[in-house]
Amino acid sequence: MSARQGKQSPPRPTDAELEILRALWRLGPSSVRQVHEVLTGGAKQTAFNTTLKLLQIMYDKGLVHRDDARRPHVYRPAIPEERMQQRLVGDLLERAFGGSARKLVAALTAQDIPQEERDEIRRLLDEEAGEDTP
Amino acid sequence: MSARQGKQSPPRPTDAELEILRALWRLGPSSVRQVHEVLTGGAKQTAFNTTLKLLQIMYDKGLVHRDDARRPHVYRPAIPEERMQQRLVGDLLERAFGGSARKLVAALTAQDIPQEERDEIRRLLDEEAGEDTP
DNA sequence: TGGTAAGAACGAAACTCTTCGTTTATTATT
DNA sequence: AATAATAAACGAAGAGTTTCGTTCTTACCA
Repeated sequence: MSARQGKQSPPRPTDAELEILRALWRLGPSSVRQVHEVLTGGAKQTAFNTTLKLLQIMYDKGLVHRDDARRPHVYRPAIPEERMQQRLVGDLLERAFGGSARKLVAALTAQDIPQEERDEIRRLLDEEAGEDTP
Repeated sequence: MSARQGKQSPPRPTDAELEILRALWRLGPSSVRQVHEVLTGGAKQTAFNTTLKLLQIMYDKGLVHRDDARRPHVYRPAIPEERMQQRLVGDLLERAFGGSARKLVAALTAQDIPQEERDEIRRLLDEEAGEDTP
């Protein structure tokens, strides 16, 4: 039997778990095999059982939901991608930047980001600012 | 004897390690005791030996440097705060956002950030954009 | 319906992380 | 110099992560 997963706030996913979540967000509800195929499509080279075990652990943690009525069990993310991304950013914001969003953006702009995307981001922030002051 | 630490690129610090690094960036070169005092000043309640062990491991990993000529050994961060922050953001950018800085900013603006800081960030980006096109 | 193939569960190995007790070494004090 | 105090090293326990081989279950089909 598996441990409980009654948490309404699943924990931060590990690196391997996040990779699986990303596959699930992209694919939608999927079997272990489908997820595994996608993962091994990249550089990863792991056994089917590894993906299965990870998903079982993630289920225990509440990171994914599972439909075990269907025969190849169908897994799906417990929370949408955007919400998890917000959680991860908020987490890093506290852990590494002491809550300073300004410093985080400074660290972000130091990355190699195409000019077009930089413009998009500026536009995005300007629009958001405009909404607040009608 | 300790393991090698000949890496010119230390690995991503764990949560506990990052907390220690933050103390070191703030304090500058410090003894284990100084770091420990700062850590236990907060909610953390750990033994001196725990901090010592962490720092020894971080030394092995190349996350900190050490002056063991001085008697209470003096530790200091191996790389400056800003550079580590850039690394961590770049890492999250890839792992959670597939490299999309736009989505990362979207996730960031969903956080609870004071209006004043939002303005600062917008200004910061606008200035940066101005520099690129003189 | 009995055999086979696919999937799920189990268990464990190897590793990392965090913790701290115990032991050894070094410095300071009488 | 002897003793006390402080620091460093050692080692190990307990939890968590990632890996996969082995076994059990279920569905399919000839």
